[in-house]
Amino acid sequence: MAHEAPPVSSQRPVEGRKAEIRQVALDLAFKVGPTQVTTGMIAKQLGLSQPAIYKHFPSKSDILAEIACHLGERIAHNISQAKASGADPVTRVRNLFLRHLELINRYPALPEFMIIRDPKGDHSALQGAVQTAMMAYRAAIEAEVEAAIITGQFRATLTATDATTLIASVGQSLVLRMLVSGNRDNFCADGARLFEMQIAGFSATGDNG
Amino acid sequence: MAHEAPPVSSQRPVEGRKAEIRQVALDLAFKVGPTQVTTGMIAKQLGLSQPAIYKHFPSKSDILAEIACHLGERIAHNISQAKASGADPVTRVRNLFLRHLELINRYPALPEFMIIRDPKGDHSALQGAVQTAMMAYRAAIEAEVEAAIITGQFRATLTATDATTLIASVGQSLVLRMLVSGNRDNFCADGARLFEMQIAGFSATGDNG
Amino acid sequence: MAHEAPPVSSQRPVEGRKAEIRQVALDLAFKVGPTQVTTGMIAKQLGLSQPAIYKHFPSKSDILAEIACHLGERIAHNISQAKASGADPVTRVRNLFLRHLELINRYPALPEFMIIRDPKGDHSALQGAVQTAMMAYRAAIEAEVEAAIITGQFRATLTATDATTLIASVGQSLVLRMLVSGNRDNFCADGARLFEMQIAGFSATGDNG
Amino acid sequence: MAHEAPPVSSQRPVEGRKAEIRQVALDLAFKVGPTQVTTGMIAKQLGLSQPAIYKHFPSKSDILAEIACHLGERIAHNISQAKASGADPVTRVRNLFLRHLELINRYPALPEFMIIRDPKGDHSALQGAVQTAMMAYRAAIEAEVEAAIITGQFRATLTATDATTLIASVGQSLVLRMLVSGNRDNFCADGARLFEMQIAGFSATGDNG
DNA sequence: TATGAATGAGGCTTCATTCAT
DNA sequence: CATGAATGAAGCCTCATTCAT
Repeated sequence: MAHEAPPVSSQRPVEGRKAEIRQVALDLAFKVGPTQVTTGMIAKQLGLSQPAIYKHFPSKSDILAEIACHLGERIAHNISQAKASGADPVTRVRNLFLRHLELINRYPALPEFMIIRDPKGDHSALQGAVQTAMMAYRAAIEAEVEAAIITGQFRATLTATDATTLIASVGQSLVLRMLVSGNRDNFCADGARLFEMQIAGFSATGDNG
Repeated sequence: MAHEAPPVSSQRPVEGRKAEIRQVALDLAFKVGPTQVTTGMIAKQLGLSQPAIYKHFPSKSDILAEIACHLGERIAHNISQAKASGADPVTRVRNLFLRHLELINRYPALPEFMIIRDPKGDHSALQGAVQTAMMAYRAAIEAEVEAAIITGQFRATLTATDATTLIASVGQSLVLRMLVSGNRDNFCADGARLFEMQIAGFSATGDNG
Repeated sequence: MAHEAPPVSSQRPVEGRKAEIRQVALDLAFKVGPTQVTTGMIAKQLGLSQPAIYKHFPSKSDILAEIACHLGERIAHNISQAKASGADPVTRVRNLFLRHLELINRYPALPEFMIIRDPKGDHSALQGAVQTAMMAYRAAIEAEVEAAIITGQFRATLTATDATTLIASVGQSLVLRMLVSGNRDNFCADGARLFEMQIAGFSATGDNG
Repeated sequence: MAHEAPPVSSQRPVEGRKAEIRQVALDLAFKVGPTQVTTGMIAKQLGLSQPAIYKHFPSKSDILAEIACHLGERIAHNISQAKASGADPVTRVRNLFLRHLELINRYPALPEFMIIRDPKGDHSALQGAVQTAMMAYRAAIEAEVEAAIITGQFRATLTATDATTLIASVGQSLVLRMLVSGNRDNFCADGARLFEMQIAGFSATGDNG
């Protein structure tokens, strides 16, 4: 119909729409909950007809799956960045933590992608992508905690697993607050402060102040 | 089938069915998520036709609302019990924490009732009941933390609000793990251990070991 | 179970309930429309449980059928009363008309019973009772109109059928006003005035004032 | 299947379906009563699945509302046409009346739209559209009656309001007959005859024959 | 790439009706 | 005579998905 061939890019507008759909779906996932997102909501937000979504994704779960995959990649990327981001373990664990908070601040629907139940058993891979990345996140923290114990930054009596849980829990607490209130104010700042408070208890010095 | 004849009952079946429906709905809320529960699922689990539910509850949201109300009362009850449960603030905060874990262990759908989004603006009171109780829970912890600072059990430099957040976050971290894994093993035991670890960092002695 | 035998009357309380149900159903028929009446509405209005209705009527249509029958009898009774109520045809037609208005004023749901459509083909006899009576009402008017023409009270050029239609239409116009407004004020008074105005045009004198 | 290719159409099917739905709903409204019309009945009549209706109307009441609105506009249009349709008041009132009969003959469900009870308080605007138009119809008749009294076509002793009621009642009587019998034969013809008979009684001449 | 039309599955809710007590 | 429990049919509406254009 259109004999004006798009010159160089013909994949870009396509990928652009896909990205838009993912983005809108992600926003809605935070607003109404991931499972409550409908193709109709996405379409309306984009000014499209509802079936238009299916020109870009074969099914609704694929949208969620791609989002989950995308989020998983972001988390993984964060981890590898943080691993190379400092000389000492405590700096690296701090970076791990703070970057992760920033990620959640940017994609606040992320935490809920971890607890989606699988309606048909089909998208077991869906939340899997996020969960796997989150396990890697935890493992990365734990590795740094162990390293910090070895370097003597954290006291030797510390259980690495439990310390990791406590560090991660600081983030989760902020996430829950955000989910309940829908409010992201001070999310990262509070996280930074609480992180320092948390690891202060782990230091080898006994100097808690 | 049951050779134990129901002795005096004439009120039982009535409130009994309602309680059954609530119970089944609560179980399903954990299995598939509170918003995903359908009246059909409840009915099937009870071996009833779906409209039969409406002989006991005027609408689906009323089921969820009653559950939320019930959970809120349990939380509130826990708080008042814990407040009277020990001489010193640290014992009381420990009781607050542990009892709350037990509550979640018993009603694992509880946390998700806090993050239900309001589909129509109608059940604002729905999650409200739980959220209000949870705020009271937090406030109760904070009050004990402040008391512990005054009694000297916790160091004077502690920020009560932040310490409260960290204590509460221990529970949230366990909850998230449970939601992700669907597994409640060691839930309370791990909670107890992590709680001690967490407040160790708050003690006035500096003795973190 | 009850060894206290009800002494004389054991049909009366039964018939009393039946009458109550009919009455309430009739009231509701005016308020919400005959087809919109539900057994639940009737039961609630009477402070009964909904299945209790079925102790008195085998089915819902039977309630409506009895009401229709009852209304039909009232109409018929009115007709026979009016037929014997005066010496001259015009007086009798006036009585027919005014008594009928009073009947509608008392049972304002009556007109709508005439236009109920039969949902299943079963209660064809339902509206039939009222329609038959209404046809008799019309026939009675027409007979008096013919008599009045013969006696000379109405002019000889009058078509009895059409004059009857015009007389009946006065009532229908008031009924429609009442149905639209839900208001019965002045119903009978306006009817009386308009009736006189209507038949003034039929008189043999040509004296329209 | 159809070897008659639809030539230019791309707008037609859209508004076409909406119109079809309205039309079918209107027909059914006459057959079973406006409140008894279901979306399923409409769909079956059109050979569609029931949810298909919702691709064209957001809700069932919107179908009825659009119909009511449409009918209201037709009535209003009739009034303005009739107002300009003749030199003398009696001609104009005759046109008002006859056109209105034709309208009802074409849309026989119209009268029942006036007496729909409001199930939820929501479609108060529903019957309102028709009722408002009907009040305008009455007012238009009354204005012409007053004019006819002034011009001397109607006798000076006539009460305009009551005369209007009597004129309108002629139509209502025919409507009721049609609703009861479901038969539209002679509807307009009988109306014309009875109208003349009715206004004959209003003429200034006293010549009723 | 997008739309308009439509569908099947499924969810909530109402209602007449039955039955055991 | 009345109730509590339950059911089947039916109604409204939403949603993911398909298809022709």
